[in-house]
Amino acid sequence: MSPKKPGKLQRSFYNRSTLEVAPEILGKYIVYHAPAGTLSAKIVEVEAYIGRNDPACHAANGKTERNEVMFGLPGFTYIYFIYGMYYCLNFVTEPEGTPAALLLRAAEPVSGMEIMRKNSPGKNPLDLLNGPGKFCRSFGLTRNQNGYDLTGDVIYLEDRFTTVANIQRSGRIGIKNGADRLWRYYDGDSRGLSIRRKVTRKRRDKQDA
DNA sequence: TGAATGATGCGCT
DNA sequence: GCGCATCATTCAT
Repeated sequence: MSPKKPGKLQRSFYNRSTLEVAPEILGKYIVYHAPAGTLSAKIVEVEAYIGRNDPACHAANGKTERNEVMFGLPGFTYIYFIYGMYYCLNFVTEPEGTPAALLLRAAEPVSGMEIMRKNSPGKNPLDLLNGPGKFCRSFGLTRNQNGYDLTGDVIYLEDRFTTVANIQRSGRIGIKNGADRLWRYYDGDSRGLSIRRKVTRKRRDKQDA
């Protein structure tokens, strides 16, 4: 029963090892039926945060009111508030009782760009979703959408059989402990990633789009 | 082109 | 109080 029909990802997709889900979530589409209309985007960058042995994971020191959704069933949203002004969206993975999630760091806009621009004035299309804080701002996601069931009808992921040919890994961004783990996965061919340029060498690739 | 920093509020020791 | 899974702006080179 190979589910070769495009459609919403079911709980079984999320109910696996986080590092197994991470490369597969690239190229999937996130759909959000917001009050103002429907937004969608293609996922191009995620990071894994896994359990008690990961010092960078919010669940490393046990369950709290903030992180409790990570301890629950897979396939739910985990949205937290950071730096006094930004929200970050995660997808909960692994079986109930195992706290783990994938942080959505960047995506490419597909539809609903008018709404995104209203939420993030003055941004070019590729600058709307190229960062975890920017993604939530442009999508209009806040703590109000924390703990949503991704198998429901408001926020979900879709498989449209997009192939990601150039999957890359690196250390995670913006953390101190555990930065050596190569748990950031991204589409090396995307122009919508969260970090601009990292090459400290000379720019040889002068040509641009 | 890259490093440093200010904004701004919540969670946890 | 301090640190934080960020971002935009300012400053240095």
